[in-house]
Amino acid sequence: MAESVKQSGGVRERGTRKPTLATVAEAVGVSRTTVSNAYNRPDQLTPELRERILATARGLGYPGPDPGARRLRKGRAGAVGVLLTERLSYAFADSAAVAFLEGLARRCEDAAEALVLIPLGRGDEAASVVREAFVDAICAYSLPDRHPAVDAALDRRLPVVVVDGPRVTATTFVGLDDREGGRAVAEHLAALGHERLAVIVPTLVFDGREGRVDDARLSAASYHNDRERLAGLRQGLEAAGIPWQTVLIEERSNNQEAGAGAARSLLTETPRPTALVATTDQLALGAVRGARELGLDVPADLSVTGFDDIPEAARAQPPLTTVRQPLVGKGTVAGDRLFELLEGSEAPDALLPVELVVRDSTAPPPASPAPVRTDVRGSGFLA
Amino acid sequence: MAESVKQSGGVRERGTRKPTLATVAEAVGVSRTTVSNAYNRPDQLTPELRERILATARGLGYPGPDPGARRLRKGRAGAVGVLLTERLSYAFADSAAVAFLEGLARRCEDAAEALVLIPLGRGDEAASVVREAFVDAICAYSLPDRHPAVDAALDRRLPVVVVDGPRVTATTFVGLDDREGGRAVAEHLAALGHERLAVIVPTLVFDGREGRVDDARLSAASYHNDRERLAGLRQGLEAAGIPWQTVLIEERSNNQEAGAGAARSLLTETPRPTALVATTDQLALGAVRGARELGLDVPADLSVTGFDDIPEAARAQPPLTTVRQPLVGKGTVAGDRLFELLEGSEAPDALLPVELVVRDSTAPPPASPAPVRTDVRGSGFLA
DNA sequence: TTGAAAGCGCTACCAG
DNA sequence: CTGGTAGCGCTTTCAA
Repeated sequence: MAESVKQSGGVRERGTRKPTLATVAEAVGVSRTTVSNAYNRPDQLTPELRERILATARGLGYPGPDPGARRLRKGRAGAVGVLLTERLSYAFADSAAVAFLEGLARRCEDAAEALVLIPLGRGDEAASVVREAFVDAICAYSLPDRHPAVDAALDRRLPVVVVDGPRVTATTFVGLDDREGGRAVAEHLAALGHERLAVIVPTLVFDGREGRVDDARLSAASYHNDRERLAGLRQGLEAAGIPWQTVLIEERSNNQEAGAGAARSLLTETPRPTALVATTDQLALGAVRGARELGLDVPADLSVTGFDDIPEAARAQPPLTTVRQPLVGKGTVAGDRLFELLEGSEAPDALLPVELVVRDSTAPPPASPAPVRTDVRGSGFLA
Repeated sequence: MAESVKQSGGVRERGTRKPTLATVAEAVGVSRTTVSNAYNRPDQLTPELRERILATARGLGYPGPDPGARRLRKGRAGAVGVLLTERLSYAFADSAAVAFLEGLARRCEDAAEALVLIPLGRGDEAASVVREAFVDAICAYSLPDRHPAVDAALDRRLPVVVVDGPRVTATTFVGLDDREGGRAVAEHLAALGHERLAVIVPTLVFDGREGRVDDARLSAASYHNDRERLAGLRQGLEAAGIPWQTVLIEERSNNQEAGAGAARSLLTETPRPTALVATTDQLALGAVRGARELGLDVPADLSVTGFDDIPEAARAQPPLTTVRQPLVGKGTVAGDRLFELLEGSEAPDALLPVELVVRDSTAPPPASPAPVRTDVRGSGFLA
């Protein structure tokens, strides 16, 4: 082993082509098949011959069968692809996506398949990169409706598992009972006595707009699970006698700073909401900070709820009331489905359960609303 | 697009083989070359012909050139592989690894190359999976010395970038000035007046042993950066007149619970250490909790330091004094080197700077040591 | 502008 | 146990 390491750092012998199975076969004086067998079916030849072949191969600097060629021949890539957000790198900054990957990776290890992270460029690129990815199946994670990458995968006749969205026929769907989650939040807040609520949602439509959301925009939302969460929320609220029209909705990028900004905007409305429902924990965590900047105490002056139960939610101050979803579990189930599809067995859709986790960020509304500090802007946010 | 989606969900026409370039060529009545050109070199044929070819292909359900075949022909995989820990899924539970991946992913997107996560089984498997991975280059992240996967990659003559360790000739190294980091911690603590220190290190050798570490074990440590951090610490301590022999070292798995256990063990020694140096933030965060369980206040009764500056370090209570390393930056630099290697240009080693970040987990040692509660065990840890 | 020929490097099959 | 043959599906000369 040590020699080959040194070798590979050295100069490749001038003029010599990269050795292949044929090179080795010729050197040993056997056929290509036999050399192939030496690597892949040791029981098909005598140990001596095998050893002789392997030794010659080593001497020639033959690195073993070329994976590309073998895979072409076998018709299997030995890898599954995963489609994340537009910018692959964003996914790693998102706890929920990372947890999902952890689960998916677990199944890939079990199956000894590699996991290919496919970077999705914007627009047409997105489809072409999927067309060129060397994978046996595709897992699409939380993509907006009508994303061309999903169609591209389907065009290639690859088995596709869609997680969270979009819902597309001819794919296996793995998602959550988002609607139930929304409903649970509504019931919890209504039971505490809240009547004036506001909602913070992540980017609904990719047109760069942020701010207040009306019904039209809501129904044009690109993400399946956003629509579901909101629909559940509305159902629950209306069941409790709180008209949906009284609920303000603010749309922001899905990060904490944006969540804080949304809170600042919503909390200066009159009458001020007594509860902020964020449909992601990131936004909720930011909202708590935003409220604090305005001098409001959570939960005494304001209740805040999240969605997802990312690890940070439990550790936050105060610990966040949120809707737990099986983050890692979603990944393992997606992996299960992927490999079922690959084996040709049934891969039914999976709707994973959610659960309201009541922590300390929610409480009954204050008897009389606290005043809001007006001397703060977002500046000190990261301190 | 819509039709093809429906199609692919339907039954594949019985007996019909999967269409290839040749199928389409025959149907249109042109050569395979021309069909290939229709996809890859639109300028090589008339728009009309191209459109006719593409239309026929669509009609036949031809999904475009097969990536596997194209790649074999071109000799490029269009992907770089990354080797993480034994269990791929563990990596996603480790903030430092995730941040590294974020950086690496960023460069892969820029280059429009896929990122292949290669699951490393134990033992021989580790090498074989590397031998079979279809990638153009390999990035090995924080692997122990003499890991067979690195040799396997080198045997395949793939360009290799090693991050953190092991240091192997014929590879490009991207790492940190770990030694300087260790030294900085030592100086900081010595300057505060600490004299009795203990150290908590992650798994040094994979033999399942935990607990007190002697010099022999220390020098047998498998990870390059652990050795460096400790060497720097020793240097700094000795320069401050604190003999290395007085320093207790405890080895544990790299997670918070284990860190708490290490702290419980170390803090019941007599004389009790006034400062705990952990060589990872995970261990340090756990150590703080462990100390607290014993009724000790950090930093009043005990100082604790970490290493890495993962995001949680700043958010912890108290915020952790630690050595910051450019987590994401390490990933982008590794990516830069990888693509430089792929282009055949120079890819020099990179030693990234570290920086001591003093927060609130360190303070001068207490005038008189507080008593330790003896009625607690690790049970309530996760509460 | 188009096409025929020649592989990329490998493994499945079947005969010996 | 060994070897010849026949591709996997594509792209790249080079000639027409």
